[in-house]
Amino acid sequence: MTAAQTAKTLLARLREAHPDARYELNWKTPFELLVATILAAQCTDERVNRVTATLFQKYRGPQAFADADTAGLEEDLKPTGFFKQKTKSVQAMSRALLQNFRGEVPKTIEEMITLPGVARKTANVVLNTAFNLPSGIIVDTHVARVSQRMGLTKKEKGEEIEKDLMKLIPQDAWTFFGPATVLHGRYTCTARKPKCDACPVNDICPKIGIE
DNA sequence: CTCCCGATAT
DNA sequence: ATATCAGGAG
Repeated sequence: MTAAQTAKTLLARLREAHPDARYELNWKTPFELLVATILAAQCTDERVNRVTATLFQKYRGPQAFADADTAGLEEDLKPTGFFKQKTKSVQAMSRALLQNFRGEVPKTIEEMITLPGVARKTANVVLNTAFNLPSGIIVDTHVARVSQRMGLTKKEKGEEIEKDLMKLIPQDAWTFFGPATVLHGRYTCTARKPKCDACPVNDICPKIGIE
């Protein structure tokens, strides 16, 4: 079975298993999603949602984050881990947004990745989810792992994996494929002890790297 | 390549 | 005890 065939079948099975896959981060505006996605690095959505529930009451919009007391914001972000780094990213991103984009989240990936703390993964989450734009394919740790195990890529770097996936998945499916594959990786094709018995693509998976 | 950070699963 | 978790910067 070729990688193209595997990808096509994976996409079809994901549509059955996760028909309305979407990100589990809570947000009301594209800016809120951008902040939440920065906070989601190495942290579960559940914990991010717990923090943002009060965070977005306290700081409304990029100006509030730009003006925020740094030590106070660090305290607010502490439960998400990497809190000093994330505080720096969120404040620098907010200031860049105000200076270069009139405080509005830009709608192209080229503009998005000029923002501090924002690389392709974060940019694709916001563009795919908030604006429904197929700017690329979200490649996080889950998408990377699933793609490697299924033989869709031999690459290690997220950007390289994304290139391979963009050739294998039709563009009109990009915004679905990312979130659906994240769910598949999170709950079925887990990093440790993958649940192959309960996997919807068990029959076509080459299981690369799984003992 | 290392560093940033803490909670949870194994 | 340690690998891993909705990563990105220096």
